[in-house]
Amino acid sequence: MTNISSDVIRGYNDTMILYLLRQGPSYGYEISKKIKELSGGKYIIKETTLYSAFTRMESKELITSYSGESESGKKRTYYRITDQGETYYRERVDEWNLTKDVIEKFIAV
Amino acid sequence: MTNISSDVIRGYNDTMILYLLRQGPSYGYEISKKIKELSGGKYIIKETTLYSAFTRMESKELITSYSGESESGKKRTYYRITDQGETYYRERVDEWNLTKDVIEKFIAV
DNA sequence: TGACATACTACGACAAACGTGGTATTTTGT
DNA sequence: ACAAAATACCACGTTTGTCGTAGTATGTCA
Repeated sequence: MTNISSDVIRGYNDTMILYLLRQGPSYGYEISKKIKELSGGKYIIKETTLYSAFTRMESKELITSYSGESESGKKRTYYRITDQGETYYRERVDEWNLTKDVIEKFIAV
Repeated sequence: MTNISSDVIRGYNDTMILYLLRQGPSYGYEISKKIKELSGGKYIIKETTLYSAFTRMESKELITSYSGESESGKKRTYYRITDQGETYYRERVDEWNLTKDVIEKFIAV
């Protein structure tokens, strides 16, 4: 089976994470599980990719972080989307629609 | 207007070039014009990106090159797709269909 | 004559994603 | 009771595609 290479989905990791954070604050491990589930197991984000995306997006103020705890008391870092992140997400959605149309012109029938 | 960023189309430059080479041998300048035309001006590949893609694909044996001349006698390097390039192109098409489905799950309605 | 199109190349920089390896706690299976 | 797996995260250095800048050289047209 053909797999999804990182070069192809590159540029959409941030969008996928923001999509999930729009549903409420979350943390690394949960996000990675959700990406796997929602993609039907077709895409599994690498941990390093995920955490470096968090750092990058926080420095761009697309998300903010705060410390929390799981039910059992384990520490977690939660992330929440900002207004700027919302705006950025919508721009990526618009861009996706453009990009999709362009790429499809180069996909043979 | 939202523009297409390179990070988003990244990973599809090779596919676009191969799509055009499937229609017959071509060269840098022509390929870049055709990408611009086919995309309706929405995507303009940078020269350096294009020529480095040629080098990369030739080393991977997805394409081969030969010297030719324009009507006016100017030298040109033509590129032709190989059988391996054909196979690679079809794999990218399959991958695109998968990727498209995955990304759309993260695009809010 | 000088701008513009054609046709390409060299060189270094950058940023996203990756590979590897590590820490530490909690839950589950036998 | 003990091991294995799952949870939760981080540091560090590398790779790769794309890009910015700059340069060479010829042809065309006003």
